[in-house]
Amino acid sequence: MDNNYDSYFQALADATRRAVVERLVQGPATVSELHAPHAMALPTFLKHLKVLERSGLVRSEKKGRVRTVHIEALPLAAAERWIAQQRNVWDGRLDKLQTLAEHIELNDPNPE
Amino acid sequence: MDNNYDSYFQALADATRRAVVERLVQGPATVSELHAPHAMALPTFLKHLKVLERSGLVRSEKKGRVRTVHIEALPLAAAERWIAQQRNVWDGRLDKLQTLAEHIELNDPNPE
DNA sequence: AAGTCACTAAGCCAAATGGCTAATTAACCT
DNA sequence: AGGTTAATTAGCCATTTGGCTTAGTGACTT
Repeated sequence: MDNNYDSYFQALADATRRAVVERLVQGPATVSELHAPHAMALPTFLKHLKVLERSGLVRSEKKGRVRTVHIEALPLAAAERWIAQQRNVWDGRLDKLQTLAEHIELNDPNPE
Repeated sequence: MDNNYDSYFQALADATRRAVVERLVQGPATVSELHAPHAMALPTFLKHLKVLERSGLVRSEKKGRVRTVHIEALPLAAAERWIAQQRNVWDGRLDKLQTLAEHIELNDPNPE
């Protein structure tokens, strides 16, 4: 199943890294471009990129002295699916409670 | 906007805590019940519960000596929506590329 | 060949995380 | 009242995290 949910959610648990993802879904960008909007030292920012890349949410290739980063869609989808799955179960449970409530109403419209 | 994405994703970035969420979407449970499947000391486990509760993904009330925990659906939905939003932008971008490619084909079916 | 540019490496630091044990509190049972 | 049960508090510890600076490395520009 290749489930590294730990690293996916870990990677998303930081505003800087989410901002990078938000930028990258619009298309690839270089390290400098990604760094520009963030008021932190480049090495610090690079650590964030490494976290993203180790998680698999992002990939990069270096050409000359420039490294270009792009998003990886599948892991993002996997993370989303995990949550969707939970909400699904939750909603299913609500439906059952609803059905149960209706049955009670039908069989005994005025309890006590 | 009350956006604590940091704490939502942070809370989900641990297998123990995700297991708790998976359990709780099926309905509320007590601390002991939640702890049972996990081979770790209770105080350690309680820390995980506190992380979940501080994040807002989970709530609990104590009655007598028993604390009952239940899931909170909205934060979970918010986290899901953030990811969905990113994938949405990403997909939109793919569509544009697709459209672009079709245009090129129409105007110049056989380049080179 | 020298200079600039885009990263990368190494190492320091404080705070947070995830584990433990031992001791306490508070409620319920007999 | 005494014992058991459910949870909590406090404190220790190793590792990870997220920030910094300083010092490279290697590629392009002039």
